[in-house]
Amino acid sequence: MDQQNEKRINLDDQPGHCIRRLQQIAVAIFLQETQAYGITPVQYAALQTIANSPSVDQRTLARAIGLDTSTIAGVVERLEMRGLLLRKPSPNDKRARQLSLTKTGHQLLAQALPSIFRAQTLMLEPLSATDREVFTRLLQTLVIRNNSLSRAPARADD
Amino acid sequence: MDQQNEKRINLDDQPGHCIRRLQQIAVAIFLQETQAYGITPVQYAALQTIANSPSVDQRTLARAIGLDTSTIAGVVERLEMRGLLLRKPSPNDKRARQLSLTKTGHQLLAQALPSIFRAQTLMLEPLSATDREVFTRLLQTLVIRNNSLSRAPARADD
DNA sequence: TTCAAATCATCAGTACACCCACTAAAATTG
DNA sequence: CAATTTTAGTGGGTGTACTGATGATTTGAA
Repeated sequence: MDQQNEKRINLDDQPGHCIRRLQQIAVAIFLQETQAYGITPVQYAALQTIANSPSVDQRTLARAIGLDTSTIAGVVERLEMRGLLLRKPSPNDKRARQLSLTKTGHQLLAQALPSIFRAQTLMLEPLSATDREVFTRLLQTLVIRNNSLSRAPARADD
Repeated sequence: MDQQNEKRINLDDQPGHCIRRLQQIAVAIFLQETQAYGITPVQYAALQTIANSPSVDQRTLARAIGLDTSTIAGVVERLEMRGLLLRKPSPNDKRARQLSLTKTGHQLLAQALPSIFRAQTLMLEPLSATDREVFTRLLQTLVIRNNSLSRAPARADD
């Protein structure tokens, strides 16, 4: 009765829905390419960030990859349990923990990198070379300009 | 010692990382705009799909929005508990449950739609009108062409 | 300098999002 | 038409990702 009052809206035309789908696809490709190493996209982001700036604390790490501190706690805990990173108390600040990669962590990151780069390439494969550049540029613009609207805005190592 | 062997890789240059960040942002904007209605992007996708094709079963719904059947179970359960949808046994197939929106469900969807459309607009706001169209087109291309690589590929109402 | 505010981290609660294993029912095949 | 296979749904386990509350420490301002 009220059925025909509703316009038939196609989800595939809504950017929000497409972004969610693309994220699912990106994760699937990442996991497929890196399955030999058993890491997730977020775990990789954490490992890479710690490799870039050893002795970071969890809060700074969280901000660098755009996560809140509750989420990073779990990520770090799993990586620590696997022996990929160390969490030692900061000498300056008794609240903070300094994060650094173990030898195993460094090795795993180095070994996984080619697969990770291959995953990045695969995600954009359906586009032409020009379109890949355009898409990447627009994607970065959206992330940077919308960053403050995120619930856990990313921040530089402040 | 092996520190300098590692190139300092910037996550922000990797599409996978940017896609994850954009998804976080898209969710944040959606929740912010629709907070009066208390629905999530996935819940909206479910409600809209059921409105479009009443009496769908859970599996078809899951495929339509690109989710696993385990995931849709939780989504549907929460919507049912809130009285937004009905789950009644199919007369043809004793395994399946037919989903349909309640009156409240129809009303909530109708009321929330303006906020949802506003959220979609806000996500792309940083781009020029031309860039918005380009981005949307490339986004759809990536989702469609990569669909099979997804762990829960979307399918038409087959 | 003491006391309030900000900061680092954790925990409980909610919601996706997947996999695998399982039950029950339906469809297919020999 | 009986045996196999496929399909619909659930439940357990893992991993993001958020909010809001709490505890411990540090910092800053009266």
